[in-house]
Amino acid sequence: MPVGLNDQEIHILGDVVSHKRRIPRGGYLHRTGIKFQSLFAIRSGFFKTCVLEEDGRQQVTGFHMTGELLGLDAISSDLHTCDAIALEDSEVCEIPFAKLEEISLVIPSLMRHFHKIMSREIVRDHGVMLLLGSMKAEERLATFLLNLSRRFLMRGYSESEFNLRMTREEIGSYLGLKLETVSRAFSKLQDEHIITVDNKRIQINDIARLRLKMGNSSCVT
Amino acid sequence: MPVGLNDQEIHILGDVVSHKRRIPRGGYLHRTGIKFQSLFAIRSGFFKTCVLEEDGRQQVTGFHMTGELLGLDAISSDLHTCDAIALEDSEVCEIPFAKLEEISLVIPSLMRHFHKIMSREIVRDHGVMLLLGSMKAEERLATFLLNLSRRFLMRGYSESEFNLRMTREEIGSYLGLKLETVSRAFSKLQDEHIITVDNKRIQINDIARLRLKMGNSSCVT
DNA sequence: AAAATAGTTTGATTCAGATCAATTCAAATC
DNA sequence: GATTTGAATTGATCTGAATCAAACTATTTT
Repeated sequence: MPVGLNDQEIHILGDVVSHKRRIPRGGYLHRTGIKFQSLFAIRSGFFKTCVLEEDGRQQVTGFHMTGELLGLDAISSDLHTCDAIALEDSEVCEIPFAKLEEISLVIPSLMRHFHKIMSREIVRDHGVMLLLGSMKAEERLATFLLNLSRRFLMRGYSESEFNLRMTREEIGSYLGLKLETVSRAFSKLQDEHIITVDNKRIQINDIARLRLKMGNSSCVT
Repeated sequence: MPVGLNDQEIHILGDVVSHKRRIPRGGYLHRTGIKFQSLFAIRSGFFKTCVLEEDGRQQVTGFHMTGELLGLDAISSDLHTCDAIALEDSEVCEIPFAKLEEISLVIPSLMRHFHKIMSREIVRDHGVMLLLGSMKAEERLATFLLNLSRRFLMRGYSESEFNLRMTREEIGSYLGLKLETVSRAFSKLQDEHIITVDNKRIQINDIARLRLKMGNSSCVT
């Protein structure tokens, strides 16, 4: 699910076209409507991306961590179509897109890799569509936690204990739920001893049962 | 919103790498899990793409018409991650992906165009996420109809009168609603004289008011 | 340390959409 | 033309999540 570059690949890119940039917690990496110049590879930190309608409706479209690539949506129109906001102090590596395309022509494997990354983003979005379109609140939260868990694991962190960088409201926006519903779903999972919640700190006690939660809407507990 | 190639571009591709294929109504263009070889440009007809979970849950991830490109999701893993099913007799042009990547290296503008198409797909998906995450039934249907309308218009058909190729259930799956809810939303829009519904035949009588429906959840009719 | 602010939890109530059920309608098939 | 089958509409009821509201906790700011 996550759109990732491995360390080595970040370096390959980094050697050729790099420009480090620090974004403090709460800062914007890019805003909707500004001109697109570069993709951004996250070197450290945590971001959310969100789109907002004219009428003020907001939707978090993703949470992004180390190794992931931001800005893919902006290629189509040369304008950023969403905001990217740091949820903790972060560092990104700027990749001028025109240069990336140039280099792709001489390093076909880079091009191929880039295509895979874009495609993976599409697959990820389809997964979110499935979640938003057909899952219940508790299933959504379980899916969300397991996804985070896996991504932390892949980065060498604990898969069973981590702390959330985002608020209940942001989780709710991403999952198509209100913050109260998110909070209740957390409490319910805790009551069933599947997870332990201490504010932002999450401990997964029974990952197998959490997985069951994800899959079976018909499973009456 | 639609991921499109213009006629000329289809021809450029068609001249170099083409293989026409006919898919009858109800036929599969590709299935989840089969090996990815080619992208498919729709020359005529109408498709739906859908993902399904192990537990049988299904979600329509898109409806696709002439000029659009199918198979982008499969690049990431070399396997198709969704089914593509023809909703009417259709014709596609097969584009072996390996060849497309090769050619991209010598026609940079083709590569650039391809990147824009992939990016547009991501933007489209974000739009659907916004819809699924924050809109009410009626708003979803209005958004859906306006999107279809625009795409028909772009292809030289009437923007105000067209017939749906998909069932209420398929619309519902795409919009995250049950078929009964879709039907009721149609009826409501008809009662308000915004559209006229005769089974699959849709006539938009007041496109401006339909647009209003899309935007304002707070608008009390 | 106190005050202010932002975020979280929990309860009570409401409501949009799901579910269940019964017709109606349309299109294949015989 | 009659029959079967799949799709659509409409009504009645139920329910999961939204909304409203209050209390509580953590984090900044002063």
